Amino acid sequence: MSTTAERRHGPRLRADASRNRERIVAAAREAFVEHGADVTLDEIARRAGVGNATIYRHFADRSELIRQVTLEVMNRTIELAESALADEEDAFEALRRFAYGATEERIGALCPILSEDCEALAAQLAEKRARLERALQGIMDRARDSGLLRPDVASGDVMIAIAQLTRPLPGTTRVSLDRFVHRHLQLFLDGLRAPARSALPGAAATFEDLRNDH
Amino acid sequence: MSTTAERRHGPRLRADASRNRERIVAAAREAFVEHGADVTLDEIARRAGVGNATIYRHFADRSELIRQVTLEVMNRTIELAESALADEEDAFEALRRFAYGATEERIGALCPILSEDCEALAAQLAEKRARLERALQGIMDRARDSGLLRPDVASGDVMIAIAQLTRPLPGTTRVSLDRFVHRHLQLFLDGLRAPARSALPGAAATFEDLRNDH
Amino acid sequence: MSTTAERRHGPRLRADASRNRERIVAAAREAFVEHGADVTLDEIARRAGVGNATIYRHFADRSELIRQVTLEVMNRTIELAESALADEEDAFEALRRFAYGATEERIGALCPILSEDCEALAAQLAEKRARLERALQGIMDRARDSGLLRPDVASGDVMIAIAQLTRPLPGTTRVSLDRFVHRHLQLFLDGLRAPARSALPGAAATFEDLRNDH
Amino acid sequence: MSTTAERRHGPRLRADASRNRERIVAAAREAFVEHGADVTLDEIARRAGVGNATIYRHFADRSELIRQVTLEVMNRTIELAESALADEEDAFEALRRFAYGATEERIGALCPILSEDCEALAAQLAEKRARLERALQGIMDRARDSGLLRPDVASGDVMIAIAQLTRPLPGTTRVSLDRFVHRHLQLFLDGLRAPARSALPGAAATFEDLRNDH
DNA sequence: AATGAATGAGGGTTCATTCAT
DNA sequence: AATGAATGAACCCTCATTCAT
Repeated sequence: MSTTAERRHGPRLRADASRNRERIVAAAREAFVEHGADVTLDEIARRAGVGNATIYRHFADRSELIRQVTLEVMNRTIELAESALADEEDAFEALRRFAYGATEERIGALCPILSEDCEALAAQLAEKRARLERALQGIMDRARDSGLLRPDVASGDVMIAIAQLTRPLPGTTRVSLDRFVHRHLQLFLDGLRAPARSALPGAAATFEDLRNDH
Repeated sequence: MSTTAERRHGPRLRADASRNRERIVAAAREAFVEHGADVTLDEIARRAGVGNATIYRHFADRSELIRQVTLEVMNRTIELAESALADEEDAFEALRRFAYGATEERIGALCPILSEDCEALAAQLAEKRARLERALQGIMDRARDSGLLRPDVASGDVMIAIAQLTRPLPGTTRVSLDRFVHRHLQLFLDGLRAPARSALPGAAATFEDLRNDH
Repeated sequence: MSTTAERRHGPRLRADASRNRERIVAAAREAFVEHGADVTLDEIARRAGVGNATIYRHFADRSELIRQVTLEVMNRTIELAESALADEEDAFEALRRFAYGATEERIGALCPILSEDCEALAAQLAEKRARLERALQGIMDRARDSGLLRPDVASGDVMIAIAQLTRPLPGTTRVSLDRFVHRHLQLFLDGLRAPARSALPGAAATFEDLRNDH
Repeated sequence: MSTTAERRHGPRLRADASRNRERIVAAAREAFVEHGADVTLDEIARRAGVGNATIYRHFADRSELIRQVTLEVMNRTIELAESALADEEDAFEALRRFAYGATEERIGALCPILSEDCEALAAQLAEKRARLERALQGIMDRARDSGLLRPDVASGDVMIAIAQLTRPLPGTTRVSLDRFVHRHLQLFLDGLRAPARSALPGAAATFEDLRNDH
């Protein structure tokens, strides 16, 4: 019967709803990047071309939306890492491609979101995080094995530095660092090259250190 | 004698306004570091142990408070740069000392504040900014002249990277990057060393690029 | 049918926004009259039976609400003047009818609002003001031509005096002048009659003199 | 002994205090006229050249200060009425002089204060009110007896109208009616002349009607 | 399912009043 | 006695969230 009903009215509503959800997530991602982490839901709804209440049909509350945006970015970043690993001959070039690509993904704008203290997020992210870590470690392992990467750095170090160096300035500022981000990533990458030019203080960071429930 | 009494009993009931002002600025600085740039004035007042309206006796409004905190941090950072330049034999070591010291100053938490769109702030900060730039350039010039620093980086590049790499994660997160900041600064510093290991994309950043009125 | 049902049960749960808007304007008008121009929005919201934030859905801010209330009263006053001019045989009687009617419109309570320093208000009011002036001048011209009105007074004189004489006392006072307003208007009207019983000092007031942007 | 003490330190403090009180009242009167009924106590204190807390040494609270300002204005207005009655030959001219003088006293700005719902005020004002009424009635009686004043008006009518016609517009407006006040008072006075040109509606107003405790 | 409208809770700010010197 | 400083209560306004259509 439900099938009949669907046939009568077409599966349009379902498709529309699913499409709405995607549009909201995409709009939220863009809004976070452009307006900072404090964008209002009304602004996100406006960008998505839906009513504000529609957001609540798809997401329980604001942090749930943020969570989903984070997952979305994680997925894209995973794909980025995996394709960099698969495509590039030069392992260090794969690392550079990953870092530069992360800039385009605005991972710096959305990494903050990682820190939302939300246990459910940690749970959902666990798998994504692990997969991303595996991909990035793959890149780094290969580079290290090729003698291109200094051996005293771990995937967490790189992930954190990339995220921080690509973060936009807070507020609705007219100052943008966009022009310089690649420079600073490149300088950091140069510091990662073997042979190491100094002894690093502290212990290498792993993705585990980014979990907020310990 | 009163000093002795004060030492024994503590500064009794002095309730002087100038002390309150200092306490407010200090509380604001800490609050910005811990809770981000959006802390409420109530939270700041609570930390300072004063009523919220007391803040308005000392500062015209929220942005005026932010301005003063920024100036305070600028002053401390200037002193940091100047003493590093004066004290250290090795010019690159001076740079490292400056970078590490900036971590302690929480410059990453307060640099974001630079972006507050406030013309008066820019005006007041102009002199401080120039002085800080001079000091940092002094360090870098010496290091470059000693053949320790790659020649294709400018003071703005270093300032931005230090600020970004030392920023705390947003939100009231339980994740802190404190343990790793020195590592990542060190990696960046290694990337700064001569000889350059790559050609940098884009143009070198100057302090001028950090002004928000253009 | 629905109309019948509505008549029987009253407008059930219509909760339409346009009705809310009207209720807010009406509540604001009454509140201004009773409590003066400084009533809080909370009081207005309470009278309108809505939450305070609802006011902001309909009006950008406080002055926008004031603007709309003023326009509303202007419209009613224009209609008052035009119908007085059209209906009354005796031109001086038309003037009296206008003055007395203005009392009912509480124009004295709301004219003060005219002084809100708001450029947008002046702009929007310009047309209304001109139209009201035309109507009142029409009344006065006819009365003057009939030899009933002294020739040395202008429309601004009459408008100001009516507004002032019908103003309620400020504060939440228990003293009301309502009982006396018509008396004082009548005395003023008697002073307006031809022949003039004295030479008036100063220059005649026009509506132009009531604009706040010069 | 207290006399001795006073002699030792001089009666200066007493004189200063009394002088301060007068300065505060005068400053408050001016501030009310210039800035409206909502002037802050800080502004009044600034004008008086004293600290804000000093106001509280002389007046229990804001309404107590307002009360005293009202009494001050009442006193000046009484003197105005009594001297007009004593000096002028023509009884109607005395009325005109009183009305115009009231403009200079800014009675319109301070009459509002009459309406402060404060029982203590009514008590203190009772005598002043009575005395002012006697003086104004004296003027009006003489004018009526001379056949110059229409017989159907009472002192309250005149008092109210003068107060209303001389009130400044509220808010920090750039529109001032100062230029026109005398005109409108004159028109009202012309309406007061005998013979009456119309029958007045309602009952004549007495000062009793201005009391707020009934 | 989707949405425009409504709202309570909370933030920045002001000011009459009180406190401490 | 006089005052600079401190403050709670209240105002305007915003926004995440809920309601009614």
